[in-house]
Amino acid sequence: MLREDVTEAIRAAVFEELASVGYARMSIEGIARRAGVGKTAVYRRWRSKLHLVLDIVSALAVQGLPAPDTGSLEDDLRLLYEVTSRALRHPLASQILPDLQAEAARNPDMAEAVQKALRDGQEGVASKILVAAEQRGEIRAGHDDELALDLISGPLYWRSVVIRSPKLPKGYLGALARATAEAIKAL
Amino acid sequence: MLREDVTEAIRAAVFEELASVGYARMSIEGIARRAGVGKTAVYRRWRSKLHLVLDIVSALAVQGLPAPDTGSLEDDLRLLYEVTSRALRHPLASQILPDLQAEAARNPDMAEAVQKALRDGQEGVASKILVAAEQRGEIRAGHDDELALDLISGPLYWRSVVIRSPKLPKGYLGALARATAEAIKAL
DNA sequence: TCACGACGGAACGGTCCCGTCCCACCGGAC
DNA sequence: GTCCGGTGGGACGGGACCGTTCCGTCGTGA
Repeated sequence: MLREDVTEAIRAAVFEELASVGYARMSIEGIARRAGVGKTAVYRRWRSKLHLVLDIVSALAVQGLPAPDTGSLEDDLRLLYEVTSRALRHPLASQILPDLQAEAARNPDMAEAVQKALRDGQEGVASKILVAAEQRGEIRAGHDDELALDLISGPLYWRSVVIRSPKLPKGYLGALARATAEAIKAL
Repeated sequence: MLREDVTEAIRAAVFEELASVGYARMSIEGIARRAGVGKTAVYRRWRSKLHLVLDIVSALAVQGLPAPDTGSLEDDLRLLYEVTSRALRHPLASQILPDLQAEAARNPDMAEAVQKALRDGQEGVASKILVAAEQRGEIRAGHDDELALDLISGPLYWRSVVIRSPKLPKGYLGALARATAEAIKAL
């Protein structure tokens, strides 16, 4: 019964509001205003701001990304970094991510949704890359998998989101992939 | 003329408010309430919430931490990680950090203050460790220093703040230091 | 002893948002 | 052609803060 175009307009407005003012400052009124929609239309679909955002974040998690499989750990990492780096360059992502993360530090439901989204995205791909390298015998089995995941995901996130470096120097991703592959092989 | 104990009570209240509700939701009224102080006392010292928080964050940046100097890159990193890890275990830090970071994504002044605090803290120590290792000939000169800094700081931040792992398995920091040292030597 | 200034507290008008309710409208199903 | 339900819009009482202003109190330095 609910009109799908209205629903979609609301979803889009949430993304924009999230990016421009953040979760805490975001209001239902503001979302409806930006979507060109009555508050009623929003409340008819979601009970609260939290439900609304949780629903959207959870929807993001569903998209299972294909893992690269070049036959070499370093090249797999390189490809992963290029995809991730391009995603993080979007202002939408780099504004929203730390915001959701800050909210997750306070709200267990939000934390669960964000972690699930991470696991299905970045961490999932990284994990597949690791398993492939292990089967290939390129890295040792039995090491701390979580540590390896941290080594893979940490540096680029730190650089892009924490340090907030506007753009990466040429050759950065390649050098990062090489260094990370070395680190994991040394585990 | 302003009473120092009142000023200190306000500063402490800001930390607590920041940790419990976050920057965006934090209000001057709430701070004054928690500090057991009139709003007047706050406005007499700072013009706005932003000035207040910027002042406090900037004050944090001043504390120059001593860099470890064991004569080995891996051991230096290990010590750095132990200090950092202990700091991040404090709920205060791990709640406030992502929050300030999210705010920094929207406010250039906040971004500058946070980056300065980082540079004077974590990044500063890491940088000194790198220079020492370079002089020792343990790592090559002329590589991308910023990449090395990302390799050092990224993984532990990712694990502690993003993944929000409650506690690290035994031996994690040691293995991380070893792997990171390998990665940097491979640059 | 006295004056000054910072203090906590309370109130001000104003703004924004909450969640609910009611309205007139309109498009699709029957 | 007539309903019916979602729609945008607007109004609602209530609540939280804003930043300012005014109190009466209290400590301190002259």
